[in-house]
Amino acid sequence: MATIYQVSELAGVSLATVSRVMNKNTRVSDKTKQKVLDAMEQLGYRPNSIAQSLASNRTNSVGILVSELQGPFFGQMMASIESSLRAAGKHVIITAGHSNEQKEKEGIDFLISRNCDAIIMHVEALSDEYLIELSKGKTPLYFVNRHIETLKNQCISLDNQVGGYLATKAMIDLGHKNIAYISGPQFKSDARNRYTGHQHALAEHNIQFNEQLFYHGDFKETSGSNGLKHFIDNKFSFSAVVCANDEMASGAMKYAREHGYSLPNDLSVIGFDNVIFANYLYPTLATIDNPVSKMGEMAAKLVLKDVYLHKIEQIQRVFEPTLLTRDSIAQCVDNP
Amino acid sequence: MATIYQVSELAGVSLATVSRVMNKNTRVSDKTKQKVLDAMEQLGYRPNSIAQSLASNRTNSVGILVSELQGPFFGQMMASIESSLRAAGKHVIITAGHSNEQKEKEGIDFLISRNCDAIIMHVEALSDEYLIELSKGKTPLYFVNRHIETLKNQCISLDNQVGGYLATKAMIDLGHKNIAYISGPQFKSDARNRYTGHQHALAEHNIQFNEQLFYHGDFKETSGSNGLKHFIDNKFSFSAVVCANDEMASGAMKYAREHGYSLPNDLSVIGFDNVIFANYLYPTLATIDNPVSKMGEMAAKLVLKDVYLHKIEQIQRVFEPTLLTRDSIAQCVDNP
DNA sequence: TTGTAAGCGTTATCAA
DNA sequence: TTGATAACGCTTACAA
Repeated sequence: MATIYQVSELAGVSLATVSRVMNKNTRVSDKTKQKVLDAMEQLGYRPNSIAQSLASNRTNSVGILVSELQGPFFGQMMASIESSLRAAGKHVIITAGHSNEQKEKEGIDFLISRNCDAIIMHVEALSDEYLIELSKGKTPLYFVNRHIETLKNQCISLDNQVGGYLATKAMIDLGHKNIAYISGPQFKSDARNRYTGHQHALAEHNIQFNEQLFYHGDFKETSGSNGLKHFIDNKFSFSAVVCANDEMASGAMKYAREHGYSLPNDLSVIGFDNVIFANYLYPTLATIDNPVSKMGEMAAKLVLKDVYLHKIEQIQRVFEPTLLTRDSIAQCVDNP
Repeated sequence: MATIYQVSELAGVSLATVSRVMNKNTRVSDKTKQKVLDAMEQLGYRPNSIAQSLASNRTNSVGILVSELQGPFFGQMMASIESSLRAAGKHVIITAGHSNEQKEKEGIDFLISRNCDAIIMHVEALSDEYLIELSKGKTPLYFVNRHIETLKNQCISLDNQVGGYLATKAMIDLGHKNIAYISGPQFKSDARNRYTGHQHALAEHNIQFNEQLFYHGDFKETSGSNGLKHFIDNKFSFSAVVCANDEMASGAMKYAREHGYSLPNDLSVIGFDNVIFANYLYPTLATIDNPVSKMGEMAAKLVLKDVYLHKIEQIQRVFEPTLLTRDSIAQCVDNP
């Protein structure tokens, strides 16, 4: 592998000049520049990024911490972040936190130890306090799907409460009054906010919240089935079920169908997130669109702007979810 | 940030000794070792991985090139590779090739320019020749889901032909004789091999291959629907359809149902890969299990063994798919 | 505009 | 078992 030294020799200039040609920031005469470029070409020179990093104290790498490397939600997030960053010549180092405090800490430590220029994270188990403390360190931290008031300039978040509201409102608009709710784990702020939105929608339409129709799920398919089983076994009366994410909605639909419900006539179901397979289900699942890709892209832009000083305007920090009406919801027939 | 120099000063030893303590490979007296460890502790010393890389010519990073960062298939692959590698203190740099020749080349170049110690790739558009040439370079290359005879020691592959065979055989065993096939894009070797397996199963059971019942799909949901539409519109007679992956099977099922077929009684459908949502569909999709996670893990182990000289036995390079019987297939009723 | 030379924080070679 | 000291390949004052 050719080094900058060999290039400088062949071109008949100094190391520094070669470096200048590469970094385009200081002026070099066109003639010398061309000599250097030719020499590089001839030697097939490729700068050693490690040496560049050591000397410049920049690694051009951005750490990404997601809860899981699999699943449609994180897939979209990683894909959008990676492609935006890669287009700018930066690369991503990805690791998983598994929604677990210890592992999230370790993941962040790991990324910091790799000298990432910034870290974009989707953390669920770490407290605001911990993150505020951590962000006093050298590595700039950015948060997706989280709002921390003190660090609001580094946060990209979704208005989950509005999303929860929209889902329940859609059911109400279809005439449903007995609306069951299967929530996500309440230690996750998005799960809490979606639930709050649900309650607001009920309150706004003068529907008394019925504790019987609440089931505490865990965002996984099985808790969707279990939730529905719980409502049915207890003979609670309901014509619609709002699920805090699509996986649970899919579990609920599956259970309902296996127990003789015709969907959506006997039961309306709505999910949240709009993951890819929501549209593969039968009936296709109505849901709340979660603009993850856009949020990921925006996180990348934010890093490009703050850390790499790119000129980027129009940073949007809070995103709004929208309702997607599909075949799994229908007019309520029970109530007059 | 403390440097190795400050540690050496505080401990009253030379730089070299501190380095030796860190790298555990040469003997250091217990007494000096303890002094060094104490000094590190006291200063909160963290080695600078960039400097280590420059000096040692090892980055402890492994490049991963997948077709897409999203989707259940690649999600599982990345997750298994990352966790195995991370457990060994290595990190992954992930990028996407989008099944496109140019982009795959660029992706590899990019990873090489980042000085990855090895690259694990899932490439579809690059030729064997190109890869053979490329692997003469400095960076060791490993291939998942691909078999290149010349580089067989760096390949982890699935016996797709057996998989294709098993899928069709399952239909035959249920009494089906008119079996339609929706293939993947034939430039992809896995798609070709699955198709070959299909043909072998037919031949083995003396069923004449009927060209009418072949549809050339592209592994996407829509081509599953389109394929089924094609068969139906042309009034070809068939009681089963074998799809070269689960996405297409899901599209086929959707189309069938929307056109009045009762599944699986009117039509048996089988997929391939066993992606997560196959089990969410209704009816649950019979499929061929593709052990991606195990393959990813094995790729990581192979790198650990070859590149980082870990003692690892039992490297398995070829994996066998298995049949997963679920509700989307049933006994054929048309044929006596 | 160009060159000189001092880092950047390690590892690794060679003596002691 | 330890210590000097030269790499590793680049960036960046500072001088010219």
